[in-house]
Amino acid sequence: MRILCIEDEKELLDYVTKGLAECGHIVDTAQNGTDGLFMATTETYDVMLIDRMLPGVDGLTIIKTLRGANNLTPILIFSALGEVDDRVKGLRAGGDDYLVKPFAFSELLARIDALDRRNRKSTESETMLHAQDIELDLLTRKVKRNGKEIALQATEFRLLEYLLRHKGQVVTRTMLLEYVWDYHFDPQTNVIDVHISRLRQKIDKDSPNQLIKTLRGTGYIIDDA
Amino acid sequence: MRILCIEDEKELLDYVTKGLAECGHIVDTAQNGTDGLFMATTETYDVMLIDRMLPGVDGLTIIKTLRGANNLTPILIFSALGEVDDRVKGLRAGGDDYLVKPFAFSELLARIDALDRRNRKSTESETMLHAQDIELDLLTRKVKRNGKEIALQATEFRLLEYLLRHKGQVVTRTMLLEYVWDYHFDPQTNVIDVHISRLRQKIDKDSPNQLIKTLRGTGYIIDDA
DNA sequence: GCTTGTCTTAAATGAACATTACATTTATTT
DNA sequence: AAATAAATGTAATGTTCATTTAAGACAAGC
Repeated sequence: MRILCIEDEKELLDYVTKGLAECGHIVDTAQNGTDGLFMATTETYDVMLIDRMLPGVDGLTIIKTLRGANNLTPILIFSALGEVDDRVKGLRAGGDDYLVKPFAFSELLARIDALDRRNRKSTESETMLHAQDIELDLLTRKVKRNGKEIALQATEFRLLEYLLRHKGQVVTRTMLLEYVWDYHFDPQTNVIDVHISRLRQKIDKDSPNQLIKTLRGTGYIIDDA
Repeated sequence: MRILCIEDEKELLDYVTKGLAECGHIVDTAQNGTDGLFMATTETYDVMLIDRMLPGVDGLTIIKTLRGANNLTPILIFSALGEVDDRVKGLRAGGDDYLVKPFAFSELLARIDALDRRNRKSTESETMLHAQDIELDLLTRKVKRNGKEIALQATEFRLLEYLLRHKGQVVTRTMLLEYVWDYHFDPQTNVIDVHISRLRQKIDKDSPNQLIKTLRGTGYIIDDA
């Protein structure tokens, strides 16, 4: 996860940076509001940690500026003041959460994770489908397995989309005919088999575990993960 | 069961938390609306207990926000005001039940159980069949005994499904031929026996009590539980 | 102990699925 | 508008594996 931390107290900044780095995150830092705002606008981060009181540009101003520029990166505010009024101001300005100094590192970590989780949910919501190591983007209509992009035909895409939307559930041949082909009768051909085969060749070819499983006599399934 | 309790009166909060924990539930707590809402949106719970009046964000606002975000976790509202009008407001906002303070702990427990039961039913509705320690999911077509998954063939699955749908009743050979095989005559073979045998081997093998009982000369039965 | 009904095992059958090549439809280019 | 290319559907062929059959072992009831 890419994290930006804007904090003027050198000691606290080092403590947080070191801890987050140990957890495998990439941390950029700034010790004043001016530098911080510059970095926040020029780079992209998964989460930003911003102190309320800062030399140069104030924390709240940074947040307002970013939100004004339509930057929706989750922001966690560090606040020395535990007063309710102050928290509210921070949240009003566009912060997503606050943490009162001093705080336990474990709590910081938990809140960062929570923010990121919430963010992923809301930004990816409905546009991304995934299972195991495959992901399908409904907006760009791109499919990736293990980070590697795979080109699919329209029908193959619809087929995979339907299977992913029902991951963990058995998808019968009738369901596929109804929703992928819009056939409301049995075409008496092997359309499904052919397209499943083609999809598999593109998707499962160079992969150790096969994604689409056959349940003989029942249908197909993509196991949830 | 995972429960979130949002209540500002420390004494009451501790009382409830302790009691629920003793009943084996995992309880998260928040003493103000802001923290509560944050926890409610970032974590998943089986039931939430929310006070009507709260510092920070009001109880009703929390409920409306959650429902607006399509969070359907059952919510029980604590209300200091016993007036009908107030109860109605709470339920209108999306609460599932209310409890007037002060209340007996046993009543709280009963209502929590009821909410959870109602919720499970509506989410699991009609897709699950069970008897004793076995469960069969019609959607995922997965069968578990004692929590352990068992892979079944299509016919075995249909056979078990039919037996479960008629648990506590005797299922005759003719019934099985009609509804599992769609044979409307006697095939003069031992198809049923073979499949019952195979099903038993998969299901009853490593289990102390056998699920499918033979009623000699009559048929089979799965005892209700 | 014999009869009858049920259980188990193994081999044969056949339906369901996979794959490839080919035909038809649809879209794109000149 | 014709020619070409691409995508989808159809058909033929090959393969796999679940279901069935059948035969022998077993157990229950008379």
